[in-house]
Amino acid sequence: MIEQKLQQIVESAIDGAVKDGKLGNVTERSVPVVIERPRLPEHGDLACGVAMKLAGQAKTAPIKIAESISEYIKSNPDANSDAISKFNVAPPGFINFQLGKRWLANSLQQIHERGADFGRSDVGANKKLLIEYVSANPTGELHIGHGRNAVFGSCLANLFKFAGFDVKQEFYLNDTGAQIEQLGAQAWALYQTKNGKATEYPEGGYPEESISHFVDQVIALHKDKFMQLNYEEGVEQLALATKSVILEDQKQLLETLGIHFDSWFSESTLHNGKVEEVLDVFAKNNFSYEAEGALWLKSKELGDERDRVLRKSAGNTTYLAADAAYHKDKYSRNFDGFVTIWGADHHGQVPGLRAAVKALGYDPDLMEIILTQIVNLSRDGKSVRMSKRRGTVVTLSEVMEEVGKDAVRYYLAESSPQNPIAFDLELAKKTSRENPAFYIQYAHARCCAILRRALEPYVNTEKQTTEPPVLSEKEWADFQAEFKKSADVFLPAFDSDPAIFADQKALVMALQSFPAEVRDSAINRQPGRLARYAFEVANALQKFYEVSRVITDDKDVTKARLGLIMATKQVLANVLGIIGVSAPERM
RNA sequence: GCGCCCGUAGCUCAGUGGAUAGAGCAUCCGCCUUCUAAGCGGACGGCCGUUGGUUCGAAUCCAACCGGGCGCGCCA
Repeated sequence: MIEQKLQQIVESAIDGAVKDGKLGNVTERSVPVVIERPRLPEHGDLACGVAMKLAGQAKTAPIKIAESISEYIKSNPDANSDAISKFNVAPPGFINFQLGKRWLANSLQQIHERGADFGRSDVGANKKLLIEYVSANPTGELHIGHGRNAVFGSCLANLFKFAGFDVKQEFYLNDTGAQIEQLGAQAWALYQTKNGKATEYPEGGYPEESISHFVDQVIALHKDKFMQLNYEEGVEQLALATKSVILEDQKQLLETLGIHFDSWFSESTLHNGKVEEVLDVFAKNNFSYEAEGALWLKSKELGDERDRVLRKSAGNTTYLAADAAYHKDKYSRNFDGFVTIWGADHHGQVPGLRAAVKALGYDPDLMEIILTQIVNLSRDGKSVRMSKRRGTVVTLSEVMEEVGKDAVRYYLAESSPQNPIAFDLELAKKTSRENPAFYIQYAHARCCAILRRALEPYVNTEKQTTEPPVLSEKEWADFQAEFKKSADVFLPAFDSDPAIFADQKALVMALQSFPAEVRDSAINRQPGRLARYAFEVANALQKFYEVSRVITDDKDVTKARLGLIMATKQVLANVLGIIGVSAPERM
């Protein structure tokens, strides 16, 4: 918000200078004005490098341009010393600004006004988006890689909602086909063995230990009622029963992670004609052909590196054919865009699917596929590959049990999807600054503690007395009514000592940039930015806390700073809400 | 061999064309009579994989190469 205001001031200064012919050959504001935060404090709170960008066109030295622009900024009443306490031109042509208290106070007022909605953006323009993610096979437990996909998708969905998109979340269920038959055959063998009829476990497919406990659940539910079935029926029934137990297990785990899908799309519903339907469309559009006994998609014509099989010579259709049918369904559902999140090991399928969508006559650019890289688990720096319980891969539920939902969400949300994650189990459990997830929550709890201290009766354990609140309910209510009228009441929050003011300013600057962070994160599909942003806010609060007492003898200062603490608490709660990490009142 | 992703401090990572490349951890040194020290401050630490190019300016864009991961099925 502050950046925007400053941007407008610089823009109108440039326009003024251009109009008066002060910028040489420049006849219009041809480059965007970008306000940035300099790294070095001596470069001011905010800076603008637009003069360098105009230099080429103006055929004038950047520093001269910056000076001309400065003259016009000076004459702008909005840029008074209350708002911008100081600004100067620095080589090679930067304009550096020092902020006063005015805009900071305005920002605090705005945060209070918008409350839980502070940071919400309308970049989404209410566009309808379908996000499909996790989409794991119902043939075993979710592992940590699914966890990453799940957390990323969930954060992205929360972020998109906050950024003004109309979002639906869907899980595509591969609940039919070869892998389900495999599951059925293996579960049938285990089922018989567990019911007293020793049966050899079929080779290949899923390791026994990965489905054994699910078969136990099937037995708990159905007892031995499938025992009299023949092989075909047994496999079929056990496949159904086992996959439903597994699906339920996955659903529950996802719920514990704070993930809730609007819809579960079952692949098996596509095999009653929908798949054949897309094959017809391909044929009609002349994008398929028969060869070597199989039916092929002419995907090479459509940008893929090779053609792909739709129906095998054995007669059954491929995964791609079903996926094409699934996407035909998606496109028929009147969305403005589709986001799909896959594990990076599936990236080979992307061109095939895009080609299929194109062959169906849809615009593949409405579909965005985001790939998530692998998660490398470690413990005190040593790599952890095998599950303690299952022996194969580390399951998501094990990690959840060990480190808890909040740490799992934070660490899986924090990095960019295209980077592999190094997830240290010991670090995630630590309750200290080393663990950012904890540190951010601690900052929120600290805000709550300060507010409690000021607004609730205080039990002094040493003197064994109960002291009345520092501020009465009425005083606090009056203050909240006051700041709706004028942001001036926040001005006493700021100290005149420049060193102390610097930390106060830094906190407000961090808070007020939340809407811009939300917008940028949404545009770039990077919810992880917000996780890091949350850390910045927490850090700024801690620094503020060290130098600025909130509860003092001066009521105006106390009220203003309590307002600042409330604003901080609100921003932390809002950003944690997007990441899906809880914001505790006390720790 | 081809395609995608990645290479930044000892470790984990930010940095989507701007000033002297930043955080956290680790190591070392300071700071509690006060709202949560579960904290804060300081020091140490870098040929941004390499080489070219684009331009006023490159960790950032382009090309080639080197190193690592993944994928290249009538599997899903």
